[in-house]
Amino acid sequence: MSQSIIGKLEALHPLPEEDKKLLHAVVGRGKTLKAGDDIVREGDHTDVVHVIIEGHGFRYKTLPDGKRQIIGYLVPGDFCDLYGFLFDRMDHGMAARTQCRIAQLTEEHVLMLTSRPALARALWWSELVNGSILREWLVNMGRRTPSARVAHILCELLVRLQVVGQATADSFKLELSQNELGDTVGLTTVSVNRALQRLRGAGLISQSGREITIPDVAALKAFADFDPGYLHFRQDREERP
Amino acid sequence: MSQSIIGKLEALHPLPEEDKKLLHAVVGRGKTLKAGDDIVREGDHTDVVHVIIEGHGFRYKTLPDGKRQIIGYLVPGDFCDLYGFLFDRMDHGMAARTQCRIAQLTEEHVLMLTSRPALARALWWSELVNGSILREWLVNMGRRTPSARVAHILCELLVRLQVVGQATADSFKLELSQNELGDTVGLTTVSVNRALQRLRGAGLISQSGREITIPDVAALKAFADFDPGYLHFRQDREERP
DNA sequence: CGGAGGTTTGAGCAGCCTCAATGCTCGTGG
DNA sequence: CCACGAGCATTGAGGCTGCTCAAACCTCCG
Repeated sequence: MSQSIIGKLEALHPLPEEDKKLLHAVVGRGKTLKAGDDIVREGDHTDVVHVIIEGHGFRYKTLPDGKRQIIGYLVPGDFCDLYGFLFDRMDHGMAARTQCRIAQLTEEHVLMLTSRPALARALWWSELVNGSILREWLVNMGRRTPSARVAHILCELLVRLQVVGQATADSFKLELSQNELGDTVGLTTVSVNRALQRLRGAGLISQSGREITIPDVAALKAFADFDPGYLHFRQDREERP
Repeated sequence: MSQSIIGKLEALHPLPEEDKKLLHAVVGRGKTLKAGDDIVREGDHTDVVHVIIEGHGFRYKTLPDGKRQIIGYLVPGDFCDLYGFLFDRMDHGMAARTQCRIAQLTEEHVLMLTSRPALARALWWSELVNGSILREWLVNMGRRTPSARVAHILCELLVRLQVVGQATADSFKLELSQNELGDTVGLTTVSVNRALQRLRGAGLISQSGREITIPDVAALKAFADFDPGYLHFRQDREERP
């Protein structure tokens, strides 16, 4: 299913067939990491670019007192540290939260990809979108209620997973513990649990294990104040007049 | 004082003299905005790149209920929306918080600049640093106490303003109201006020109007858990063994 | 069967937010 | 020179709610 690495980029920018082939060839099969493994540790130097082929991960920072903040999710197609080799040390860590297949590209590989205009554009775009997501998360943590924060993340996951073919129109598998969800939105596990209960109580979501179903997507989006514009997907752009 | 637009970039990457000249020539004198003016509004389309020559601004998003979240500060030397013309609409607004001089570069101008390797590198670097700051802010809001949050922002401002020659070793002028500080770190004005009082009470800062003095910079940094690594300044890189 | 990791629940407290009023500072106009 | 107003800083009271601490339960999986 390494098809999904294309999905993420094509959602942002169309790619010629030969670019897709090049991408597959350069990325290859990748190496396998198991859930919980670090992809890159905080403070490490790295001179390769990691690409998620399969599986899910996240970026995080830890504080001296052991608290952790998750600062981004990694999905198939993500170039985790594009141009990150410019920095001599990583200012945050990245970890696999499910089993992952990950490619490690050298600078030459990256140059090969970015010499293709459409690919370069898609990668640029994806970097810009990463920044945009970060800004939206800031809004989420700073200015929304706990329930709305959790609802907002669920909306984002629904949309982002749809793009890589891992969600239906109204459901997806949440690959995160409530603890990790809390580390994402700045709440404790207990508060996340109660926020989810409120969402269930309001009929905005239903859960069976980690399978999340959203009976009325528009209602959840409204509740969460979720506007997918910040994800800058092509489909949104083309729907507009 | 348009010297400071160089300061910001040179703090990240050294520039040849001719690149600096080119930068000055392209940027020019810019146009003047008064405090409170919008540089770009949320949802606008823009096909120019705004560069802050002089003055301070911020990026923000507003919520349906009128709440506001500040998602970044703009200082002299910032290319506010580099490559932002790739997007068809801004997902956030930018406003001047003091009087500003602002240049508007066309795509050709930008191409002229990025065809110089050192400049391209410096601009890339500065984009990466913007992302890094965003991640640190996320940690700040999600996982630090109100006092530490405010202290952290003060540390960041001290360091960032030093780079553009607008702060001494231990003091700077805070160009933000307590309301704006609150919109930055996810607190109310009242809580910011009380956080500042605690910092003053602990002897970590002293204030005279909006002039902030930090008697013991190391102590404030320790209290705030501030590690300037995320700003990726050259000076930090070169100090390391 | 046992254990680990994750979810759920309860009680109690600290602290952030809301609401509201009072000062303070500085620039403007009389 | 002073009165005035706008914008910002500061203070107080009170309620809500997110956090802490702790325990129980549930679900896989070896």
